[in-house]
Amino acid sequence: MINKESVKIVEDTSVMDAFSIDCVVFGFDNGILEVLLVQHGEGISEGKWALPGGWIKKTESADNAAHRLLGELTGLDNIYLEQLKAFGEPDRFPLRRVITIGYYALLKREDFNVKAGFTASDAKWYKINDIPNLIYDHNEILAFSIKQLRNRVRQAPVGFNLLPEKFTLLQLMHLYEEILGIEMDKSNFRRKILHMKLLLALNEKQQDVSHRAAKLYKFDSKIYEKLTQKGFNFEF
Amino acid sequence: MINKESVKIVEDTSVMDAFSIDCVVFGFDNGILEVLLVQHGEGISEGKWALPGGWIKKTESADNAAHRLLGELTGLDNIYLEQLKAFGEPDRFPLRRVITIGYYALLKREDFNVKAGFTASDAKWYKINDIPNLIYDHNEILAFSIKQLRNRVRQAPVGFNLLPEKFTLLQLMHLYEEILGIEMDKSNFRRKILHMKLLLALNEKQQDVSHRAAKLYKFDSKIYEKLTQKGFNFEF
DNA sequence: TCAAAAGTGTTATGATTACACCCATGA
DNA sequence: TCATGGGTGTAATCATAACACTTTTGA
Repeated sequence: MINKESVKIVEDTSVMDAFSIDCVVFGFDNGILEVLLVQHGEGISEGKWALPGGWIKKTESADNAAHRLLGELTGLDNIYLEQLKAFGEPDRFPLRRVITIGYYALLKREDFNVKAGFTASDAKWYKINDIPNLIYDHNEILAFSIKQLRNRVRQAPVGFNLLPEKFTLLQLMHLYEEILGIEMDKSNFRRKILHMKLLLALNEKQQDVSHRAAKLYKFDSKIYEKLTQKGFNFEF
Repeated sequence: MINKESVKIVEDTSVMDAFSIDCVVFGFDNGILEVLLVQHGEGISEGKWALPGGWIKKTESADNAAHRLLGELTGLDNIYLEQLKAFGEPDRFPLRRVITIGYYALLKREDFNVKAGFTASDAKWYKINDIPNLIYDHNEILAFSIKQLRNRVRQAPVGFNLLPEKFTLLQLMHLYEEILGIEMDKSNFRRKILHMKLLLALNEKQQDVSHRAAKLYKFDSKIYEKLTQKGFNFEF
């Protein structure tokens, strides 16, 4: 009883509806860690807030799908992205069985402000401690992503993806404080981070600040490569 | 052109063929870290070695599917299991698009030897450094699982799942040495692990060893709970 | 001259490393 | 008695935490 038509339907359905991507996009602005949420415009969850996401195309990998979807949302194409895991509760999606692959992304707010804005008209940044009720299991995915970010940030210098190219040591410290939810000692942080020799000191200072201008640093990925080879960690 | 029949096919196909589970099962025997592989008995990859796995049923979560599949293979129902991530390259599976969710499991070899054996007739333990070519992307999944295990073992006491209930400090140290691929100092390991107060010293000693019998310890999960609350780590 | 952040220095404490050494036991 | 692993002790070094303090700069 299977004709060509039904076989075609089989393929489309299994590809288009069965796997989805959901993405937790982190940004860091004014010392605050935020997440980019979108408002659902159609269907049963109209008006509710959700993680940005979409369907995986038949010919693309999950990673590529996540990059594509984020590109469509933000206009950026070199976003730092890592898979969290698959979320596969049978009833997580009300209409049918959909397994979603969660990702988290780290982006520089300055880049986002330049590139997006008009494309992402239904998107809004929410403070990490001020997240509304999200559709489906998106609150769970978000909670998992924060746990994961806290872990990763202490093992590898992924946090740099949230900062501008050039940053001060105090900005970096505030980033760690905000992500990990702890307070740090300026002097000790300085000694520790400089001792790692992961930062490139620039011959530049902050401009237009109403206090003593701080030296600017830059994250040197070549130095990082060398350090990851022989293993290191970022405990604070 | 869609009749009932084709809709039914749609559902079955999307559920039964689209998501799979693959599991890296670790065991620790005689100081050697091993992985349980199975031989494919049918289809195009007959005779080749593979990670144990299978399909997710429509009504079960991914985690449950992994537990069920491992139960069928080993006869054990309380195996320590963690999801690795989803593997979603479009061409990873030759016949059609299948996204697999990778898991890793840690089990006590003594339990396995008692319970399995006859059910797992096509299964074989392979040393970590002696893995054959596996089907599809299973070598990649395996490599990822080892990376993940090395990470996890330094953050949480998951390694205990590979040891017998009662173990000596040296056995525990050898487990870490084998997983992390490093050499450790007996005396320093002792001080460090005992200082964590994670182990319960038993009033028992090894039996039937041809050297001075060592004190046996046991991992106390109640103490672990307390420690995870306030955060700790296992760096060596 | 004051606030605000940049940046330096100091000291006590504890962890880590690299050892040397003695102990108990079965073969 | 010897090999094998069990178990203790120690001294040098290094990292960390908690401070106090000085510097620079715009408002």
